[in-house]
Amino acid sequence: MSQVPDKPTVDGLEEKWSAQWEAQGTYTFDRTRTRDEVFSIDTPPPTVSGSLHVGHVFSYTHTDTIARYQRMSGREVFYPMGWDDNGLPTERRVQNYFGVRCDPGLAYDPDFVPPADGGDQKAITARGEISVSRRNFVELCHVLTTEDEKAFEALWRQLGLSVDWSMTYATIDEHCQRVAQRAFLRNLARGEAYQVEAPSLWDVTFRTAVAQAELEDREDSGAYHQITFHRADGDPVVIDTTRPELLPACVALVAHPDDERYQPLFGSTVTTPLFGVEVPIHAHQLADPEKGTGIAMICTFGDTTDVTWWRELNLPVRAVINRAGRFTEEPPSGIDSPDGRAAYAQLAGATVFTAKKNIVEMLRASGDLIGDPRPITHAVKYFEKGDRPLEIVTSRQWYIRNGGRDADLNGDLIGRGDQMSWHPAYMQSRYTNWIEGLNGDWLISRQRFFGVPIPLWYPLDDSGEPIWDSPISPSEDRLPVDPSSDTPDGYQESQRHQPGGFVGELDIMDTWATSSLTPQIACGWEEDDDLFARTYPMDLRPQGHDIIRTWLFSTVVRSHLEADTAPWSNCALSGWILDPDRKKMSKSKGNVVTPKDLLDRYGSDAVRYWAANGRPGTDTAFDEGQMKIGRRLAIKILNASRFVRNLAGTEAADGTVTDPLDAALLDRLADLVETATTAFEGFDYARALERTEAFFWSFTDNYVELVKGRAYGTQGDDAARSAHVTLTLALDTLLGLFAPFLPFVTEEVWGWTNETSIHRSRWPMAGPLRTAAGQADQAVLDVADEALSEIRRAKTEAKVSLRAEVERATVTDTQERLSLIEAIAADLKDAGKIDELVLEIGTTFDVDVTLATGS
RNA sequence: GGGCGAUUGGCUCAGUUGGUUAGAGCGCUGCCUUCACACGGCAGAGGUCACUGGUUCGAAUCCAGUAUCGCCCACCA
Repeated sequence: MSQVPDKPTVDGLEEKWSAQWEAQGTYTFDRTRTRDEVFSIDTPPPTVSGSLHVGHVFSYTHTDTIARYQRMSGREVFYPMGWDDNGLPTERRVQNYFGVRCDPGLAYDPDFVPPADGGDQKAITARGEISVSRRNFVELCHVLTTEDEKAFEALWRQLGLSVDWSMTYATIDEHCQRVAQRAFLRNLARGEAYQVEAPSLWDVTFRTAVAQAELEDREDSGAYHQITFHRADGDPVVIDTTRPELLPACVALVAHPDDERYQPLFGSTVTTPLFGVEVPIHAHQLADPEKGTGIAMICTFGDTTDVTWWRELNLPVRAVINRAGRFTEEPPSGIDSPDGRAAYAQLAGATVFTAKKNIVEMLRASGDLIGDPRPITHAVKYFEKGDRPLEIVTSRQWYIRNGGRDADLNGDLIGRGDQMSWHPAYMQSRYTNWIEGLNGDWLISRQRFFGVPIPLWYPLDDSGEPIWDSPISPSEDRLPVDPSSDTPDGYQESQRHQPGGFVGELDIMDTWATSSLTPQIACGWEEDDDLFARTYPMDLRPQGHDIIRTWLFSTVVRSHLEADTAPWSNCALSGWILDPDRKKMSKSKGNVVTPKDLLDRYGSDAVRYWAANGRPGTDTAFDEGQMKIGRRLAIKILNASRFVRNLAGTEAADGTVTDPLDAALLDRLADLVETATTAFEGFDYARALERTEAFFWSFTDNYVELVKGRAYGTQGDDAARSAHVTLTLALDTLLGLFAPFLPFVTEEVWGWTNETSIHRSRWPMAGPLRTAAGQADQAVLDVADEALSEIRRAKTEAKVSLRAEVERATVTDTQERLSLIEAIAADLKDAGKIDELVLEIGTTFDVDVTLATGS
């Protein structure tokens, strides 16, 4: 406890109190509390391969206000923090920074030393890339991300997040890998994870399969090419395509069954131009008579519709594009003629771009291209992190069932949405819509090198071919394993790659396959049963609305499959930070302001104030003006508190309220407490702040001004005491209500008169305030405010100081309201410096002010 | 094309079961060196609540439609 300072300041409070909180363990989770006493939060782990930006500050502040409210409400808050260092962003960063490449075929080198020239691009270019094993690569990741994590933690501490910093995890650490692998093995054992060889969307840059949830459409320029196929009798059949280069992959033509133009052709065949391959003409309802010429060529594979046709019409595969996005060296089956093979030779090894150019030239020369290509722009599927259009490649991939191919599971998962409260509620429709629109299971295998390995091996038959259908699982106590360096039970390492031996699965899991398990990771699933029982299912998942289809949904899938429960009872979706010009703020646009700078400039409370003004789920403009206001509020709290504490002393709290104005204030304050509590229970922190702030300004501007004189003793000791009690109760209450938003300044003020933290104090309750207020009539506050305002206006219009003496003020009003004025007449006279206050019965409210001469 | 939001003074936004002259802050104007606060205070001007119809005694609020903007999804021959 410290003295009330003469000249309080908001500067330096962050350092002072974050150190204090750390030292006193203010936010340490007490794991002896029972589940119903705990409020557990599934914090989003920020990606550590970037830097934090104001959007993070925004949404993490929202969660922190909830956490602080819950803590003050008596719940023990389980509020861990994770770091996401799994996935492509980190992989690329580690590669570039250290000049290394992950080669899962290499054995772990325990003596490996991180390259000393990390970060020195010139030196790295000179020496060339070093290949390292997966485990060594992960270690390098930790080297690099540890520094970032420290910086992140420092920023979060400066912002005042009430996280228990003894509980952190990183998504590539051993614990997370173990959880991810264990969950996968359980999915496998229950038949929820399966592998299949099938066409799937493929990114040729990253050379990996990608999942539906990671797609995005981009507008691309393309061109329609009208191409002639030939019937046996020589008649042409003309198709339109934007991908003429896939002509050698053509396996059929297709038109709508009702399309009279093509009905005569169904069942017949045509030959492809250039390649002379005979292909059938089929009918299928997905063919659109309105598109192009109404008849399309089916290729393996140009788009997902091709895959559907291929599957449903039982067509052969003539794949031409390999995993690197180039045309295969050998022509696909069916191209047997010398001319066809010669034509294909023009494409072999080419990129899609070159192949398209070549084939157009050839078609033009053969006369099979009608007219010129007609340029269009159309939407093309991309991997959200990629920069080349996705291709479709046939490969063996692992999936987890997510309701994309199973109506019952689909319905169950939609139903899980009803078991959670959504904030705001309308966000649930995005969840439901996404599940309804799924068109396949969750593809979790990635042909990348950095990440959590799929924990399986495959036996090799006598000829050395993997027996894919009989994967070898490790026992759970061995996890995490890296099948490329660990040996399966029952085998010797020398049997790797040997006939009759084994081979390790090379694929890793999708990063969401790990982050979908954050509740299991944070709560200690299968590793700390005691903690798990006290924290899971969790109470709150806060996250951005843009990742409902990925993080939110996949987490529900895992909890549904593993625990037959929803992972949380609430999810709160935060909005975006927008530029002043209403565009989403992004780093690429170079308009991101660093959070550290803002925190240093305005103070953490001020930045939090700005953030907390953003309604749940609502996009909010980045507005430094709001931070200035937040700073002003913090300073006002400091000064008003100092004034009240000095005026009212500290021994007043147990006194009695006798004055009607005091009673009215406390009664209205009780209303505020109820409003703020209700708002917080509904996760509407912004409303709680808005109402509290409005009350506070009225409190300082009107109430404090009105009772100032009485508190100084102008109306006697008893009257003064009532004011002291009320001022103290009101201030303590307001500090409590502000504490979730402005943790630093409220703690500072609290510390003047308390030994323990305000953040472990009890959230204000309406009951005691009502008791103290007794029989209160809030209307006296209103008439007092109005009358005081009129007197101020008179002085302002007369261009005199508000301290100017008033010789006589005549208040005209109804009898009823005049009796209220009568009750607070002495306070009004004090506050307005009124010598004589006259009350006159009338019909409308009016105040006539006669200023004292000479003032 | 489907779904979900949004549209309130120059700017950023409140407005929770429909109820007297629509609120706040910023900005703007004026005043006050006020003994908690000049990193301040007091007051003022400023709005056909996107548009059109409907329900109602009464609509920013409910219903229908229109427009504009945003997000999600679908479409990709």
